[in-house]
Amino acid sequence: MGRRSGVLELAVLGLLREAPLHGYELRKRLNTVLGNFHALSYGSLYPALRDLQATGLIAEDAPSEPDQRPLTGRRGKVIYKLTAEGKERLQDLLSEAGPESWEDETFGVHFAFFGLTDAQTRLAILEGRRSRLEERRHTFRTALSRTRERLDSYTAELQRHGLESVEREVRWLNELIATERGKEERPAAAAADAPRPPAAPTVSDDAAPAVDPQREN
Amino acid sequence: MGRRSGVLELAVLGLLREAPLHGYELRKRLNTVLGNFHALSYGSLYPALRDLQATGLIAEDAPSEPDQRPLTGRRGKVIYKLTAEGKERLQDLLSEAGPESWEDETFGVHFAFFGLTDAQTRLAILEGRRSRLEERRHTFRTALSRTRERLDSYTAELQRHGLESVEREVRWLNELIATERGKEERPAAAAADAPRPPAAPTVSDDAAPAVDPQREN
DNA sequence: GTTAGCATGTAAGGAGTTACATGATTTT
DNA sequence: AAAATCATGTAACTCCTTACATGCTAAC
Repeated sequence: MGRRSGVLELAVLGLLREAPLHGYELRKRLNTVLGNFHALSYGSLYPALRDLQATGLIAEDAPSEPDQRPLTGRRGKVIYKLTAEGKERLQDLLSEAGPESWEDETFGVHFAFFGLTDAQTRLAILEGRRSRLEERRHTFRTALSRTRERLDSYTAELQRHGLESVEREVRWLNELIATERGKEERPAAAAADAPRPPAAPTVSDDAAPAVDPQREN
Repeated sequence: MGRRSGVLELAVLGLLREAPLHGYELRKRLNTVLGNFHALSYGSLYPALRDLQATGLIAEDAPSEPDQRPLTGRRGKVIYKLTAEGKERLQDLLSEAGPESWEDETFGVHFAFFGLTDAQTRLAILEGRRSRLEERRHTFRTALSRTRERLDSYTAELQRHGLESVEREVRWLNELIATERGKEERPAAAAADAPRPPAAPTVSDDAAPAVDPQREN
């Protein structure tokens, strides 16, 4: 008990939604398909799977080829599938729109499953992410405006590059948000609609957020 | 003992090199000046400082205003400075050019202290970072080339954006490396030379790296 | 028949966070 | 004199990694 962390749970449930999988394959997808680098290790994944099974959210799938699991000693593939409870839990996780869905470590996973997420939640997460990045942009700008002070040239260059990265990601989010709003207006169209916008208005940008720029203890 | 982690040690020693500081101020600089978001908490910093002091790498600085530290109960600012051993240790850390200096969590800190780092080490770190990113770019490209297969449009968009981010950072590193090489050729010039290049050749790019694309257990 | 890659797992521990607890100083 | 912010510290806990240990299966 207690080995189940937020984002890993969502990622596993989400991937198993598409198809039953065993741990080894699951890990590979976790490290590529999801915006999740940091290469999750087996030492994290397997205990998490055991825990999800213990809670009844996933279960062992009957292997299609019969003799896949030799009776000797319990070795061989263990293929997991979602249970009904697991599907419910997944829906709950997918409709959460809060800091736990738009911070660095989690945003990518939530985004990757937007295909299973309702339009309202998608928008809320994108906007939450954007305002998080706007905070960060503000921190960078503040730091850079003091450049003539204590910053040596390498530190300044690092800040400059960081600021540009954040600005780029904000523009990306602006485009995505515009596309999502577009979908809302004419909700017809096919189910799987490409999120790439034709030409984004590049919203006015700027204005400092009124948030803690130092992320308190 | 054992509360001292790699990158935090470097960051603290590096900042104290510039000027003696107390923990609270140290933390603020850690979260802005360094490319280090993730907002380090006091719960990490203070034990680390205690540990660094126990090892003799930092020491309490005599406060310039005498009565800063009231005798009652040991409260008030504790200003730390580098010891001679701390300076030595810092030099050792700064001349390390290995994975521990170019991974995501550490590269920013090493880069921020390039002003204290010798030219050879700077180049080695920049090149190490670049080849790390080239691996990642390869992973992204591989994942994207299978787009027509299992990737839904949101997952594909996430990969596309991730790939662009990596490509952008590789270009940045190419420019920096070119600048550093330029400095090597004519090693005259002022001590603090701005790292921004005039116009980078944008090296030919591409070619898949021969490295583990899955970062093994 | 042996190497390489697939596959599952456990134990120990590292690196950090949150929540708590306290007190000093500055501002309103 | 209350509130905000500066400042230091501890205990419990979380999440994850490393290193280890085992065995199966395909390819050479």
